[in-house]
Amino acid sequence: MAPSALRETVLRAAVDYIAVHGPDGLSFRQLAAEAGVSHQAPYHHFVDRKGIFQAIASEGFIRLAATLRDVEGETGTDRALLLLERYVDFALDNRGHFRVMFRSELCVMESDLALQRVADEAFGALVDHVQADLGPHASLTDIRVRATAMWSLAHGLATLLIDGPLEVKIGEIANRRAFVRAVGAQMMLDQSTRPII
Amino acid sequence: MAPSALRETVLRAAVDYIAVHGPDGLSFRQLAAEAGVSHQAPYHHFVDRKGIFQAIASEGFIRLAATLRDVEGETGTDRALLLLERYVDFALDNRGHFRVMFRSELCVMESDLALQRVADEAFGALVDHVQADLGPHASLTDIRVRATAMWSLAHGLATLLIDGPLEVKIGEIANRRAFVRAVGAQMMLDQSTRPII
DNA sequence: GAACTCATGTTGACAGTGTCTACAGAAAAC
DNA sequence: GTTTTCTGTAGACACTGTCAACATGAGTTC
Repeated sequence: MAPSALRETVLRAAVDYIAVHGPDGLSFRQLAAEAGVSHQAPYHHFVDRKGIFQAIASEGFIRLAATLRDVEGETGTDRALLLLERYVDFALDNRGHFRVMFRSELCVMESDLALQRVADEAFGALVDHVQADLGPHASLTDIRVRATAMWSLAHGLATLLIDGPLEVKIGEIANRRAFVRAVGAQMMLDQSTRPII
Repeated sequence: MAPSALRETVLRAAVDYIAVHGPDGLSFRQLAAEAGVSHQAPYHHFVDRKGIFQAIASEGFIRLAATLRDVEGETGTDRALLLLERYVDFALDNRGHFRVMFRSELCVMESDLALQRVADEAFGALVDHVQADLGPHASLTDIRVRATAMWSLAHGLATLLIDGPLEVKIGEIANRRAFVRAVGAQMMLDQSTRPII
């Protein structure tokens, strides 16, 4: 067997499980049983229960950073809209990861420097875009505020879409991509240039 | 003992615990022990483990609805900013509730009509404000999009503040109220009229 | 007043969980 | 060739949610 094939098997199974059922009911023993090993085998690859969540979060932040860095070539509002779109896409395409990445009880960043670094990388990608957007004369406050605003909008929208309450309240969304763009445009365009959608 | 005093005791203890440690580690048996009753006593007040989360969520939505309905007297952007501020305040002042309200694995709305109703009431308060904002000629799509945008921004900001990653990334926030308002202004004002903060 | 219902509590048992410790063998390092 | 490290197994422990059976006391019904 390839080195740490069990680690990979368990990790994939965990991500799949979380994508459907959420992280709470995840059972190490059940994962072990599904992989056909003893209930203690996975613990040689993840220190404890939290370890697997940290591994999942780490993978998630690496993917998210790559996704956001990939947004290039456009400027200003277009880029902001694209970032929003990508963030939401990432969340929906990687539910298993997304549902873990921002749950501080599950994956404690403080104790894991590597995890901090990949999370910083993802956040750095956003800040770089904002900085490029606002130009070289932007104040630190401007950057902080705009980055927070964009992150909040994207994170809130992704969370509400994944956890379900949004569609329950506003009704089924026929074209998600278009809807996300409309929400972004609602917030990020000048009043005067806002399209009627 | 007053009727259902135990219910109230356990509920308060649970909310306090969740506000600090999150919902995952919450133990019914421990709550019972702290209240000085047998491990089965609380089950006469909450059908099962999920029952207490549904009770907490219900209380939370009632408070949130009241908070949002309370926003009156101002119009347009001012009102939108006030709604954002109140939403974030609510989340931070009611962490124990907020951390449960939007976790569909914890409190399943589908099976609980009463819970659906109070959640609808809270969402309805937001929609009413949006509708008043956009005027009588607004299309359904406009209302849906704007309500989603405002909810997403507020929900994302509140979530990122509560779960902690925001301050870790952008640094400590000296004046939270002012910062939240700045984030809202960043998104909700015309470019041309945006104050330099 | 007697009988009955029902809300609220108790105790005991069960399977499932994460984690600790001890141990076995294979691979790698020296 | 010996030792160490990695990766696995097995058993035990305390803890959990839940089920079932039972106690008790207050109200309700007859």
